Parts: sequence; structure tokens; C-alpha cells
Amino acid sequence: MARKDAISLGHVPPTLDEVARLAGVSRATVSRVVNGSPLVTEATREAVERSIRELGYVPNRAARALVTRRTDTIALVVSEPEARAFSDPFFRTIVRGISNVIEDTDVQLLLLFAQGQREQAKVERYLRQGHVDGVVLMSLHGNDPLPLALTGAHIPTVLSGRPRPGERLPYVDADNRGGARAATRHLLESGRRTIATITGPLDMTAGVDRFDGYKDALDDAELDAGKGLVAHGDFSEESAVLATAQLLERRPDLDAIFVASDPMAFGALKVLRESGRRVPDDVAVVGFDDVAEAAGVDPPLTTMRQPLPEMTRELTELLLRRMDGLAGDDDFVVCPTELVVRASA
Amino acid sequence: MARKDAISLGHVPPTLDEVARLAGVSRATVSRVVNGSPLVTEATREAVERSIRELGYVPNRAARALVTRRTDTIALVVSEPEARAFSDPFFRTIVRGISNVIEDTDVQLLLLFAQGQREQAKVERYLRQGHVDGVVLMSLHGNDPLPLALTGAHIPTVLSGRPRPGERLPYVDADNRGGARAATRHLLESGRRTIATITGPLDMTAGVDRFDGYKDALDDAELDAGKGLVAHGDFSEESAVLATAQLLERRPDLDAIFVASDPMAFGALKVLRESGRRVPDDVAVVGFDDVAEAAGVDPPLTTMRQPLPEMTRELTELLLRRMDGLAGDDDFVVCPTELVVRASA
DNA sequence: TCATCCACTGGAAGCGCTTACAATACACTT
DNA sequence: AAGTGTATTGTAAGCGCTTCCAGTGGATGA
Repeated sequence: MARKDAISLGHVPPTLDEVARLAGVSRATVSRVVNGSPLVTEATREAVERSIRELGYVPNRAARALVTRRTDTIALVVSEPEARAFSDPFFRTIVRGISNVIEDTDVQLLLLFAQGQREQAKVERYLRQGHVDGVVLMSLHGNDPLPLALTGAHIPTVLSGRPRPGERLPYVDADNRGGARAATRHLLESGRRTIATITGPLDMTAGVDRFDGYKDALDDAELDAGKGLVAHGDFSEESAVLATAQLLERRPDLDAIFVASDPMAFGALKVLRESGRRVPDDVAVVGFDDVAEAAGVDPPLTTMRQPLPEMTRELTELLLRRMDGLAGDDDFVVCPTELVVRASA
Repeated sequence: MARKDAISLGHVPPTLDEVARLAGVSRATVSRVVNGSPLVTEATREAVERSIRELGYVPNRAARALVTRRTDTIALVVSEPEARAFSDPFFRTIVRGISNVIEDTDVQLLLLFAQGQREQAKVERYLRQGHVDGVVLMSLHGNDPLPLALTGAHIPTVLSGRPRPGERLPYVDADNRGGARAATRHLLESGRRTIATITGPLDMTAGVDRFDGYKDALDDAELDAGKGLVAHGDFSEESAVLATAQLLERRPDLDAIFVASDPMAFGALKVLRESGRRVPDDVAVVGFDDVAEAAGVDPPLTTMRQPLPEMTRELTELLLRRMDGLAGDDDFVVCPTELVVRASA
């Protein structure tokens, strides 16, 4: 029995109450000090702060959240296997961008991965349980139920990338279609006529939009996407390796490729080189994103820049506003893209 | 006034109480149903479940955590800039490994990045506020205050990699020193005599241990690390590019390099190739980790495998046990490493 | 000097949940 | 038929915190 007591329930952290007792004030006053209320005498404040330090008091978040209904936490949910997310520079930039914005607030960022139905369900449950005040959803695929589930649960949510038809959610996106069109036009203007594309995944809006932009440009030039000029990737370098090989086999005569993401363009460059083609002499390549690595590959990659840091800032601020009830269901921002001409096209 | 009401406080999710009322039972009974207690009639259970569905009820975690003192959440804290963490295959493997273990529990994994003092402080505060039941700390540098802070706050914590002297924390580590020694010995046995090393960061135990193992092997062979044969990296590929160039400049006569991580070995291979050296004919290279990419580079990398998936499993289970009070301060596991001979040495 | 006000502090309710403990109902036993 | 036990449900306390409201004392104005 003594033994049982000895095992005990582990360490019990100090509470507001103990601080109050030690400082000789009421719990209300301690709470005021902790929350920086101005209605406290300097002397009282100091006494309380001393007690807090002495006891090593840290407010219990669950208790606070219970009454304030705020958690000061936002989640970034990535609907992608970790492996992919981690290797994608895109993703890193977003994480960094959000961190920057919230750096000097007391909001905390959580990363949640939701690959597969099972984890999706787990994440949804987690979010609905009130762990976070807001959610950023990125790299949504197919008909992911999360956006609807979250709006249904009235959890402030914003999207990186435009939502699918039928979903009304605030979002920030690049002008993917316009950018792809401009990229392809650049290829056309340099005299290329057999222009292939490696698309992103067509269950993502960015994938579709960039593909559409490519087709727009060909239409403008009254060219035909033609046979065998379209291969599909999933935005990853590896997928582009396969896609490029396919393209080369089907259309050895191609003289340009519009690749829907930079990592995929890196894969394409590699395969092109291995096949003995010179870039841009034999085949011109333009990518999309302008990730940091784009300037460092051989040859330096011509690509469409999307202003990712700014976009992420916008996105985060949009979420913050939305959490304060200041942004509507259909607020959105679409950022222009810009052609960065380097050596590959 | 009516207007003010209209603005309102947003959506208020249903509570246990409302479910109870709708189902015509007490709150206690609903709670029992929600928590799967066996002391409820089938009929009652069904009635309650119907009401839950009807109202779309989801238990409020803050309230539950307040009374149970559990959050069913664990955190992986990475003391590293996101960029580095994300590009490191090591990191991905750990995340995946933890996810696997907790997949069919209802524990949720959070990722927290703590680069720089500011974020470190934020993360520490976050953890101390009781958001999580346990913490995995990885890639600890220098004298990161987190381990001590967390044990001081009595938060169950485990380390990936051995703690520094003076810190008593459960951990899982590879036999870095023994592995490095074996790797270097392999180089010696193939007749190399001018063996350089690219170390990891020496403010990390893994960095130090692998460096020590390298020196052990040279000592065993009564060789001297000699001048200019040691260059320092930080486990990243880029750092190794620099380090290799340094090495080559200082000791053009070197005939082998023990590189303290695979990503760094990739960088070394690249520079070696660019400098016109053949691997392994001119310079043999052995790495450490045996990440997935190691078999795919040119030439395929000889490296020390550490059983990362198993180690991560151990680590997670150690944490889970520790959270249940079943593991002590100084439980630890050290896993053997294994030389994987491919073509680079 | 007394009423009035203000600045500060304390009392107390209540956030949504779990969980001893008590209460009830019913089926047995003897 | 009274007593005992068991299975199910309800009652109520309380987790640690914030915040409304009321109380206190001293400073101010008349």
C-alpha cells in the first residue's frame, strides 16, 4: 500500500492556485499577471512574478483553452507522404514562410501528415477535437474530404492552391495557367515547334492548370499538342525521369519540353543528358516554381517563378484574419508568375 | 443589438450535455459510451450513438485533457533548420518509423522545429504547457537546453542518439564509434594508407563518435591521422562538397575518405569525379547510414548500415513505455552497425 | 468632513469532461 | 417473503483556468 503510493502519479506541476497562495493574492490576480492585464499594481505584479519563478509555474493550456476557446495553435496539413513532402523544396518554403509570419506572435505551428485514408481520418479527428484554431491545407489531391470536413466543423481553414469546384474556401494560388502559357509561349518564340510537356498530377488543381496553360499556348499558336507529346508526372523528380524517357521514345523529334515543376525539370535534364541530347541546343526545357536549386543545375534552368514567400505570407495572414472572423469564405489571392530566363531555354 | 447577436461568436460545437439530453440519459452515460466502457446496455449505447451522430458530436480534447491529464499526443522535436531536416533522408525515416508504431494507437504525432534560441524557447514553452504526453528529441546540437528543461519539467522524453555527458535520458543510438572504426578498417584492409575523413558536426555526439571511431582504427593500425586529412562537415551534402575540395587541395595524395554520413559521401563522390579521380581506383569512399539512395549513386556507395527502422521502433516504444512509467531514466539501446560493401570501396 | 469616484483585488461561476460514489432496479438465494 | 448480490445509471465533485461582478480602500471634490 505504501508501495502503491510510492509509485504515485508522477510529478504534478504547480497550479495557479499555489502561486496565488505563495504570493498571498487571489487566483484572479495571478491570472491577470500571467495574461499581462494592466489592472495590477507594480508591487503585486512583482510579488506574483517572483512566486511564479520560484515554483516554475507554467499555465496549463488545456485549462486555458477550455475557457478561452483558443489554443493559439495552427496546423499545416500536408496530404502527401512524408518522403515526397520532405524532398520537395516547395514544401520547405511554405513551412519556413509560415514560421516567419508567426514568429513573433505566440501562435505555434504544427505539421500534420495525412497520407492515406487512415491517417486522413486521424488527422480530421485530431483537428475537430479542437486542438487548433486554424488550418492550412496544402497539396490537396483528388477528392480529399478534409476541406469539406473542416468547413463543416467550422474550423477556420485556408488553402494553398485553388480549391476544386464546389468548394468555397479562402486560398492563395499562383497564376498557374497563365504562367504555363507564358512558359510555353517562350518556347514557341524561340522557334520550337515540337513541344512536349510533363504534367503534374491531374488530380491536383495546380497540375490541371499548368497543363491547361500549356494547351492554351499551343492553341494560340494554332499548334496541336499532337500525339505522344504529353507525359504525366507527380511533381517529383523520379516521376519525371520515367516521363522523359517515355517522351523520348515516343517522340524522338521533340525539341522542347515544358515541365510542370522544377524538381521534375531536374529529372528531365538528367535523362536528356544521358540520352546524349544537348540542352538547350537539341531540346529546350522550361520548368515551373523557380526553386533555389534551379540556378545551380547544369544548364541553369529557365523557369516560371512563383513568388512563394510572398504567397505564403499572404496565406498565413489570410488564415489569421479568418480566425479573427475578418476574412470571408471566398477571399482569395492569385499571384502573378514571372519568366526567369536562364540557359535551358 | 440584434445585429450584435447576429455577428455572434461563431459556431459552437455540441457538448456532451446536449448529447445526453437528446438521448435522454446522463452525461456520465454518454461519457461511458464515448470511451467504450463495458458498463452500458446495448440499447442505451445505441441511443447515445445515434444522438452523437445526429449532433455531429466530437469530444472536446481540452476538457478531457484537463481531467485525464493525458493528451494522446507526442512530439518529435528537431533541433535543426527545416531545410536541413527535410533534405536529410535520415529524418524522413524517423518520421515514418514513429508514424508506423503509433499508427494503430490513437496517439498523434506532432512535428516541431526548434532552430535558434527563439524557436527553442517557443517549443520549450509549448511542451511545458502540457500539449503532449511525451517527446522525442533528435539531432541535438551543442548544449541545447531542451533535454534538461524537459526532464526538469518531468515530461517523458527520449533521445535519438546518445545524450551528452551529464544528461540522463533514455535513448537509442547506433554504435557510431564502432561502426566508424569498422568502416575505416575496411579501407585499411584494402590497402589504403592515406585515409582522410569528413566528420560530422562536432557539437553532436554522432559527429564526435564517428570521428573517434576513425581515429581508433588509425591508432589500431599505428597510423597517424596526419596533417590535413581531417575536414569538417555538418552531415549535409553541401558541406561535404566544400570539405572534399579542401581535402583534395591539402592532400592530393589521399587514397581514401571515410565520410561520416551518406549525404556527405554523395557530395564527396561528386567533387572527386569533377576533379578527375576515379572511385574507388584512385580514391576509395565509405559512407555512413546506408540511406536508400546509397545503392543508386555512381559508383554505388560502400557504407555502414545502421538499422534505422528498428532503431526508430525501439525509440518510440521506449517513449511509450516511459510515458507509462515503465522505463527508467537510463534505459538505452545501442544497435550494432554493419558494413555494406558496394563499389566505392 | 462627507460623498463620490477610481484603481485595484477577491469571490465565485463556469468552460466540457471523467469518475468516484450513491442510487436504483431487478434477479437471485434461502 | 425478506435478504443479498449484480448490473446499470445518475449525482456531483473537481480538473486549472478566465472573467464578470462586487467589494475595498484611498484620493478627490464640494
